[in-house]
Amino acid sequence: MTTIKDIAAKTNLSISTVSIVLNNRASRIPKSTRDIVINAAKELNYRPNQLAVGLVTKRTKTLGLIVPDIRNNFFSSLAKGIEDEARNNGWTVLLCNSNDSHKRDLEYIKMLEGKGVDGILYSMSSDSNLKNFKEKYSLIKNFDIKFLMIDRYLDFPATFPKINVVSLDHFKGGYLAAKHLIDLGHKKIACVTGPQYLSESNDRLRGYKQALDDGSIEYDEELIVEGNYHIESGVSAVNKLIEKDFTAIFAFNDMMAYGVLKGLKTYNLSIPHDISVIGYDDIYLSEILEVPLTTIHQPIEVMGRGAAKHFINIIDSKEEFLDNLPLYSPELIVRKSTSKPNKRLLNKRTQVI
Amino acid sequence: MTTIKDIAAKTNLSISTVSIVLNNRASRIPKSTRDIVINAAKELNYRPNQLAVGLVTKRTKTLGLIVPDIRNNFFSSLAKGIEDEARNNGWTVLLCNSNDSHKRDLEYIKMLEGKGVDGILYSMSSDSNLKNFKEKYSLIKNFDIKFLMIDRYLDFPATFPKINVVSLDHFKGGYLAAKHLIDLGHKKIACVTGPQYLSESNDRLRGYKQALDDGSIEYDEELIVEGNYHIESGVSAVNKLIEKDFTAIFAFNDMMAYGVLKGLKTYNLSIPHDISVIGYDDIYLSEILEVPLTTIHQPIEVMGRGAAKHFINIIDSKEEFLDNLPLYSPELIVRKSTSKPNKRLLNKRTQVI
DNA sequence: TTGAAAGCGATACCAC
DNA sequence: GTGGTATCGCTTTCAA
Repeated sequence: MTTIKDIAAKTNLSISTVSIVLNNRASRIPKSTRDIVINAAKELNYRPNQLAVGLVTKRTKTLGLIVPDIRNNFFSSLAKGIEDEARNNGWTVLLCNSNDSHKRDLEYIKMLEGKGVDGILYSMSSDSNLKNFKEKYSLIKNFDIKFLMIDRYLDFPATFPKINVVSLDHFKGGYLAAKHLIDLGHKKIACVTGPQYLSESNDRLRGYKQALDDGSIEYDEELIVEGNYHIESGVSAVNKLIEKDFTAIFAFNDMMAYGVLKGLKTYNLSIPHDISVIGYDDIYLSEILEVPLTTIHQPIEVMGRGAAKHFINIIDSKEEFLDNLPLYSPELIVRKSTSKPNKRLLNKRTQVI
Repeated sequence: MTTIKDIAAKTNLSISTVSIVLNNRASRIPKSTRDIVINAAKELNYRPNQLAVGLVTKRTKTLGLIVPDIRNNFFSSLAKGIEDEARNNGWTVLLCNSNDSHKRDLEYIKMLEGKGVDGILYSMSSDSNLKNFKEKYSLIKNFDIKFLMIDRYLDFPATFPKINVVSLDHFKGGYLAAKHLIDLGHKKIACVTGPQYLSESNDRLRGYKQALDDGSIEYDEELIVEGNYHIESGVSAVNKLIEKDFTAIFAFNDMMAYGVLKGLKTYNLSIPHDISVIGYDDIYLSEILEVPLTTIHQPIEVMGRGAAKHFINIIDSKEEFLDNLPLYSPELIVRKSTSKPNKRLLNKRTQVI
């Protein structure tokens, strides 16, 4: 490995001069010596040792990314966007899978601090609540590491310190989904929500309620089932709902919608003829399902890019917060899993079961 | 941030002593002082600065992971396994997406070297060939970074230096898939392969040929179409094959199998009645498709774990190679997309089109 | 059993 | 304009 020292030796200049040139603080250095240094660096194939740089500058151009599970397409798309943008700016990303565990979040935060990351991008583990979130938060503040939450966060009380959050407009997403079903004529719309303390889930639910309200439909708590964003909870939601009176299901993510599809199948219900199903996320697989899933598309990768960009700006600016925090808009994608309600069949079903 | 110096100050011991204790080279240090140090460390919430450690030890306990695209479920499962195992051993993973570009592979390798990673886990970008692979390889060797390839690699000529490769037994996978179809009675089995220079694809093809051979079926090159592992190439493969005489299609990954399904649909062919389809990968979605896909399951995450484990062992041992290089066995998962061939319909189809 | 000092590879301040 | 030197936080001889 060639070091700055080697260049100094080769060029008969001091390491200070070499360092200055290589970092472009070379205003006062004449072009002639500059060229000498640069050529020598090129010739010796010099690449700075980032450990050494980080040690003295306290900056590593490294981001820690904590997501619940990278196998989830949502997070892998997010990670892709983040990593792409980071790389374009010469930054690097450490991948962490929390497995939705608060305890592991904590471990990762400590580990990332040890590695000297400049910032942590955090997507909340689903067993987070306000209490244990405070624990993480104070740890991070303690470390003086910049912090940005992506999409999954809590409904923070008004007293809570300001936090950087880059997110999708889930209220709008929830509204769009419910509105679509209502426009088709549905009045009994079941929901499979996310974990109740996640703000995104609550936002979607608020959007759903707003749409009901706008359509003069009464909100029926009986039709709301809490899920956990995994496919199985879509299946079990169907089992819980099956005896209730409904013509459509709004699953708060596509994975659960797949589960709903699967569950409905076990009752010999066909989609959308018997039941309309709408998802949320627009995972790329949703398009190629048997019944292509109507869903809410989210510009996940774009958001990842935007979040990384914004975060890097924050870190570079040394501010705690920057204006223009991006908020990304979801979009309704109508495919084949939703249609007008079928009243007759609904009655038949409720009688039969 | 508390440093080793703070501990030294607090305990009235020297930095050296503190360092020795904290690194468990403490044989000669009496338990009494040891406890003092350890308690002080705990009290001050000490965590070593890994940049400093790395700078002197030349070891960072950091792995670089280069995959084509983390959004691909195969790679996200792989990454999950690797990261899990790494973390369990106190290691950390830098995520890199090559976008299947050799040029980016090169950039990443340089960047990772700068970051001081101890090893690079590499899954080949699909525009790799022997020539440009050599370029990467010599770069890495130059850097004296340990190197392990996962699953995607080339058919190296015998003269090529030995390389660490952790992989699935794709020959077996190809064999299992073809054998299954042959056992059902198929004799005209089309293939949609992966890129031809990837050894995994060739291995599957060899397995397929072996199965044909064992079943005394002649190999027909006309039935082999090269794909690129993306869904669209499954669709276009169908278009290329449609006038040929075949009763089954073996797609070399599930994504292409989805494409095949989609393509077959456009010809009004039903699965498995008209054509049997078998995939490869067993993506979680394959189970919940309209026609659940018969496929070859691969223990991807397990392989990721095993690869990380093996690699860490190599790095720790300071050997170039270790025995017991793992080879993981794929497994046939029979679902609904394969059945006995339907001769009559086949004839009808070839006449009609 | 403990401590002093050198050194890892870079930056940055302050002289010259 | 250029160079000397302290420093970042830690490990590692080598003395004491």
